[in-house]
Order: sequence, then C-alpha cells, then structure tokens
Amino acid sequence: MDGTRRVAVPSVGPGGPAAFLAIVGSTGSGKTALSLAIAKRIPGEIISMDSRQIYKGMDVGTGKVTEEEKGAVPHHGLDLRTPDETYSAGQFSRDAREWMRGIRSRGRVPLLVGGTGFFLRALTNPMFSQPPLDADRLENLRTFLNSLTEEDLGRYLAVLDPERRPQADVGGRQRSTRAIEMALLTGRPLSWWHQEGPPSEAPLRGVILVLDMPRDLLYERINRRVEEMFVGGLVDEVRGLVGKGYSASSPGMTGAGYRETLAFLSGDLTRDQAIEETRRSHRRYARRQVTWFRHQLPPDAVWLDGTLPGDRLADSALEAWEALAAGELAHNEPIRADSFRMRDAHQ
RNA sequence: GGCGCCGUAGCCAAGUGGUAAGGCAGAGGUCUGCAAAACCUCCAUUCGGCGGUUCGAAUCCGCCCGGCGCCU
Repeated sequence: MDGTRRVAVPSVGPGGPAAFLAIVGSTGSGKTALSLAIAKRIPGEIISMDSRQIYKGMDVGTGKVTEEEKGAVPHHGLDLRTPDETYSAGQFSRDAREWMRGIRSRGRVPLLVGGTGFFLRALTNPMFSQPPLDADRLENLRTFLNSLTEEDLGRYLAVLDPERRPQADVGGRQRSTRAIEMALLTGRPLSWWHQEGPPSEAPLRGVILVLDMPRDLLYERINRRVEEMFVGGLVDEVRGLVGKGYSASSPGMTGAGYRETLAFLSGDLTRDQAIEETRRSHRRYARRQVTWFRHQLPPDAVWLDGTLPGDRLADSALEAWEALAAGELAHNEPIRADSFRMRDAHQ
C-alpha cells in the first residue's frame, strides 16, 4: 500500500483519552470515501451515524456503502430496521456503545461516520435516562394529541411545561407532542428532565472531524450525486419498497429523495421534477447539517478542508487523530496546521 | 422607417394615483428519544433611465435605452 503513513492504534478505552474517531459532514461531502481511506491505514471498524441508512432496503437513496466496501471494512449500524419502524438517538447511543465495546475488544478503533449529528451528540452528551412509558397510555394520548390543532398543542404545553421556551422555538407539533407526552406520562415536564434527569450513560470523548467545503462546490456535488441516484436505480428501489407495503407515511420514507420519488411514482411529479426537487431537498438538508455542526458540536471538533485530494485529506485526518487521540492536547487548545483547523478558526 | 406590446429581487410574478402581494431559488437559526425529521427568521427605501404633472407616481405625460411582435 504505497508510501502512505500508517498510524498506530492509540490506547483507547473508557476513561482513556479518545474513545473513537468521528467523521461528520453534510451529505455529499465525501465522508464515505474518507472513512474507507482511513480504515485502510488504522485498523478500524465503521459505525454508521445515519438515521436513514439504518433502514433495510433503502440503499441507493441513502448512499449506503456497497457490499464490497462492507467486505473490506466491517460496518455497524446499517440495515437495523424496516422502513415502517422507528429508531432514535437514544437507541443509537445504546447500540453504538455496544458496537464500540466489541470493536475495541478486537483491538480496533471505532470510526463513527455519518451526517446525523444528533446521534453523535447522544454519545458525547448523553441523553437523560428516560423511564419506560406505558405503551397503551402513550398510544391513546397520541391519538388525542393528533386531533388537536398546533395552536391548542401550544396552549396545552404552556400549561404543562411553563418553562418551555416561547412558541417560536418549540418546533411545531412534533416537539410539542413530545413535551406533552413526557409531562403527562412521567408527571414531570420535559424541561425538568432536561435539567434534572439522570444521565443514561457516561459521556464519551472522541476526536471529531468535520468535512467542510465551500457551499457552491458542495451543491455541485450534491446535484451530480442526486442525478446518479436516479440513474442508479432509486426509482426501482422505491417501487420495490412500495410493493412491500411501505408508503409516504412510513417513518423511513420521509427523507429527501424518497418523498420525491414517491411523488413521481404516484404521478404527482415528472421524473425531471422529482430530480430537481430531490436536489433541492438535499441542498437544504446539507445547509441544516452545516448549521448544526457549527453550533452543536463540541468546541474541539476539527474542521477539515474537504476539497483536498483524497490522500492528503486522509493525511490531515490522521494527523489530527494522532495529535488529539492520546489526549496530549487540552480540549480547546488550537492546533497549528494548515490543513485543518479548529472551530474557532473556521469562523 | 412606422405601428403596437413589454421592461418590478438571481428567476417567475401581482399591483393602473395613496406609500411594493405571493411563489421559486438563496441565507441565517433552533435542536436533549421522529433529526434526511420538525420548526423559526431574513431576503426590492424601490419598480429600465432621465425629466415633467401631482400634496403624493411602479402606476399619468414626454424623451431616451433595452426586448418582443407586426407592418412597409
């Protein structure tokens, strides 16, 4: 394997410096290529942090790795659910910790790769430990709440959880419903759980790399990638899922690309319209991801220049990993290197 | 050369005397168990240009510029 540097496995483990190497980035930023390149140089196994790749049968539309790639590097976190099932950040947190234990026991480095920042945060800033909710009561309550208008939900919530932030910030009926459910079914408002709820797990520290590139370039890549998905069988994939009984209301099918393809299959959009709208959905998704990374990631996340050629990108990623993994640097100490920079330098 | 129509944001577009709708595209943001989701905010001091009429002009008048169409 040519003259590229190989990097030793730093000592990792609970309480140790870095429990994992995470590579995040928006759709189309090149995470998969980078992660595979890295996995060739440090003995690692990949844990996918992607809320859509957990679904079986959703492959081309989610940009899932191929069977060959999976053969080359072990992958976790793929094909966990059918499209009509739900998954959650809390569940990911439990699953990922289990996979990481296994990976470390094999003497390898957990490489967390994906665009679902929320899943990563469930590891670095664990969620509160949620008591089991009575399934019947929950279902009844949901049915009732679904019949209310958004305004009524807001009023209801204001009574149940007065400490909640004003209407504009609550996030629509999806989040209102969640907050009302918690208040009613646990007897404590959700804001109490956020502040006082016992953590479910210990926080994990890892090295977090963010793949970044200029917006216009990213959009070009996304536009191209979406086209490739349609050429590469997205329509057949969705047709197959519909044949199995999944629809627009299935939790897995609500994502960018699937919505639009469903609309094409039902005749609401032409193929070209579906492609254009899918591109737009991906662009908007990417923008939201970048916003999230900018503000929600731990401050010591390292921003990598995603426009670098593949081998140099892998070099700087490994350089950052080496510098940070052993915990030799303090959390917020800036790194001096041209090829990568800390969040502050990014601004 | 003549006649007619048109010119409003990056794009589409409403508005015909009372202080610039809306959509698309774009940007910023929120985020503790639906996160590829859900939600919030921003985006023309100015209507092709210059004059004129008027208390007041994107709206009326004149000239000019640009585009389209028709006629000779």
